[in-house]
Amino acid sequence: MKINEIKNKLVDKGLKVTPQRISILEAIIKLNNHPTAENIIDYIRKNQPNIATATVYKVLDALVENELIRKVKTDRDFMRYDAIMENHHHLYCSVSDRIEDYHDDELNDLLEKYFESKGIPDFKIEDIKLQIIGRFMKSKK
Amino acid sequence: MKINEIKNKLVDKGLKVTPQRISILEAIIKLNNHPTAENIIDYIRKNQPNIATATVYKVLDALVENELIRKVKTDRDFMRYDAIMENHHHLYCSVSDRIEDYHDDELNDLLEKYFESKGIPDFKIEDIKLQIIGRFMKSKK
DNA sequence: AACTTAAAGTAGAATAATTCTCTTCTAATA
DNA sequence: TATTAGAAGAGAATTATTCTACTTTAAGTT
Repeated sequence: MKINEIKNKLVDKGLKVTPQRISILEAIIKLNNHPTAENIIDYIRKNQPNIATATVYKVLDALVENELIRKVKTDRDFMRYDAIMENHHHLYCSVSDRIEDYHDDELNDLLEKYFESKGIPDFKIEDIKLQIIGRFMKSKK
Repeated sequence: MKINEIKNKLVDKGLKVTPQRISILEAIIKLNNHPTAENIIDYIRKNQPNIATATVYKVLDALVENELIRKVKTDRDFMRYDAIMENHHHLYCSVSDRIEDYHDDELNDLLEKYFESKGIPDFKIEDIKLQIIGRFMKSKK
């Protein structure tokens, strides 16, 4: 993703464009295994050694707030982030921290039709995500 | 759930039966909105004011390890626990911390058949959970 | 029923992810 | 280029959870 695309994302949301915000968004896109704040900080400090920890956390909050990134639900005690906003699901490794994206439009249709006809009493569905837990048969390339 | 049922769960897993473990399992079952460790500690201390924080955390780990409870995946920074081990999904409120169980065997069948025929390359599925995000139309009774 | 001991519980300190406070800086607009 | 609201920075504070170094206890054995 080009720097200009990232800038446009920020401008479109009415956010000020700062070098820190660009680096952070870039880092989440590059670090494609749903990075933690720490992963992001380590990655950025290679080129920008002076970025403050608090800045990263504040920017992450702002990006989540403005729907440029998402928090990933896990059962671990640190947050992970995802720069892919289009509808997709996650494959969780049952023996490691690895999380991969799973895109499947056919599945999305199936679920949409299922709940459209069935519904859930007293609940208005806004989004459905699958957590698919299991084992990866190949290590990450 | 009777105390004896809880005791049996512990015995079946080869865990020593202690008052602390019984109280903690009881609390998770009673506090049915997927309690945090803090919720559990507060609840238990009403009757057992001296239980140590570390005990609760250690027992929770032991119970998860022995598959008597499960961690619930969230995008918040504290852990939540679930005493229901049978296959079910979760309704997450998009504006509060409320999480409710969603049982649906028809859905489970649908998903099972879908993935049985389709599969996911290089991934062995062990479990599938839906995170259904949305709004509750009624407050909790 | 008492003896033994590995496992469990306790208190409080330690850790680590995240947040807060308050000051300085800067992006965006006039 | 001057203005200023919003952003970044540094480091302290907070808070959920874990660790350490004990003491106690459950449950099998005598």
